[in-house]
Amino acid sequence: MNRGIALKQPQQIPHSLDELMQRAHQLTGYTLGELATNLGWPVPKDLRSAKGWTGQLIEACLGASAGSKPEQDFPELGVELKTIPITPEGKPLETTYVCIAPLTGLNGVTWETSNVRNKLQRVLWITVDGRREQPLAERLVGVPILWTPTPEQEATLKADWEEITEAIVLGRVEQITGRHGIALQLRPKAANSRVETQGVGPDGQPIRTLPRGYYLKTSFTQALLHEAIGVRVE
DNA sequence: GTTTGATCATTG
DNA sequence: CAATGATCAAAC
Repeated sequence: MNRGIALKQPQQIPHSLDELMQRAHQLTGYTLGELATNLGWPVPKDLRSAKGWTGQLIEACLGASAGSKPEQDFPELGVELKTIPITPEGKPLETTYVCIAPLTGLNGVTWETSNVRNKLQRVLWITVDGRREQPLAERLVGVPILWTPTPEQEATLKADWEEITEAIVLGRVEQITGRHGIALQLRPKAANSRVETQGVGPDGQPIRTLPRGYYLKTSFTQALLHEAIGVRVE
């Protein structure tokens, strides 16, 4: 796979959705090794100690504002960027992290004003071959998919979010497991299981508890990818 | 410690 | 063998 010079050096922030999508399409068919080399990045042996590497590489290729804090990757375009590891058949290999879950200060927050909805309003999915048996440098970038939840999908997300949020507000955060929710789930999001943050206990009292994050289940991601257009790595 | 980027790896 | 709970690294 060598189609000459195409994407060199970190990109500037795209000024329009068209420009962003054009760049995204230009990545299709390149290997992660080629993209990394073009940027002068080393390729790690595997992702065990570099779990966010692919996402950061794609960010740099598309000109996302790196390391930014709470909002979307392209605030001016209203677009959140997500790389999604899949098999050549289009099956997601991992759940998708959405954002941290607020455990306090939830009074007055609704689905409409939630971080989850804000992040998922418009997502640019970059499919990447994520098979572990495939050497990292040889993994192919696939087609980009710009997605906005259908009314049905949003209703599912909203229902999951409301169920989880209500449990958090009522002090049942430690009883919520990854099994809750159809599309959205709540799971640990921390350096390790000893990390603690502030939460609310059963009697409304402050407690120390494991930080959690919202994740999209693979079944939901797979459905949305296939609805958008039959996904393939190449 | 928190939030970004996620994948790892044990368990059912 | 998928899914849940655990974990890794960087920026701040």
